[in-house]
Amino acid sequence: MELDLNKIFRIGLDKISIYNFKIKDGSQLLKSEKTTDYYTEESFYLDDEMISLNSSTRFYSDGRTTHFQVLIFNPNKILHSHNIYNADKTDLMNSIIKLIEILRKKGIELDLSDARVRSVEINKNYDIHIKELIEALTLLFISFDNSVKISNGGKNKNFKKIYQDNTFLYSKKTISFQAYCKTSQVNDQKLLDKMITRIELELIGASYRNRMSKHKLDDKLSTLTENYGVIELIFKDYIKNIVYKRAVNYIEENIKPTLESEYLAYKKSNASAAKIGKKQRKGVYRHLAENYWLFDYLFLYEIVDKHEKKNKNREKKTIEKRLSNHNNLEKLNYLMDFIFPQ
DNA sequence: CCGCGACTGAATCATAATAG
DNA sequence: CTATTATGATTCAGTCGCGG
Repeated sequence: MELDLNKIFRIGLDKISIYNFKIKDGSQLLKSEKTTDYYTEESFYLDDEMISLNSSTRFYSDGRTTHFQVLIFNPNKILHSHNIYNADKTDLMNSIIKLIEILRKKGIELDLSDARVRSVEINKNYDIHIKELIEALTLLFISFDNSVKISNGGKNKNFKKIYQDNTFLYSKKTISFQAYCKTSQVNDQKLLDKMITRIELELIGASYRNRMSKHKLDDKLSTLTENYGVIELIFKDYIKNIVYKRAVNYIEENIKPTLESEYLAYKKSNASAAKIGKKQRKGVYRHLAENYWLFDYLFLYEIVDKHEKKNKNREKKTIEKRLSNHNNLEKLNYLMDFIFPQ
């Protein structure tokens, strides 16, 4: 089967979880009971590959009872049995219709008319190997304190496998932002023959409600289907005003000033060495590239423009020849292109 | 206009540093 | 070790502003 590229590369939904639904007939659900010192919990649930359904009630020893329910599904898995695609509005609505049918066939009647959304995963895929984006992605994640990690996704993998599993992750209770190699996550290697990188934003509970309320919308499932475009707006807004802003700030506050001051320090030490007849050290650009985060060779152009008097053009040529492979601004722009339309 | 100093940047030279 | 490259320093021609 050929994959539909449009469905892969558009912004859309992946996993969604829902609560506040009614189970009109749950007689076919599995049942489990758990007792602790404080409560007895009675759960009705469904064990299904594509749909996770759970409705639980806790009876506390002091007489209180609490209810918890969640329905988690992936529109794309329901429709296409894989989640390489990102769901648009039609996909979401069709998957809900199909989900209700699937449950009905299993003897479970679900009423979603008052359902509310607990969390959504919004994705954007890129037709590029994650290794090409390592520096640009590192920049996007670096200012989220302590939240950058490279996951090897389990033990005993060969190097190639670990490498493919490179994952950038920022995760808090109500929000998770990550980038990873989608291809290595897909089980059927024949299905997806490209190396796809995915950027994913998951909004959970309060974050979802807050983001929706900025657009004067509530968390009802029907609100989402009726205002589906908000998904893309929220995603773009988060990337632009939080992720990208932090990245630019890191460049301006950290990367550029470091390069400039180290450049000047190197030149200064050379000048004083010359005065007392000692050897001068050559290779500023090499020194900078080896000891500091260069990120992009264009930053060196700025320094040369500012500080080099005599040999500006020659120095730029040298930089271009030696270091223009450090072109991460280009890659950052490629990643951000969808929020800054031409 | 002319001539002078200040300034630029390209060409050239000299040497540190690296490649082979 | 030699050849090549990188880069500080010097030289030099062109340009600008300005007083005369």
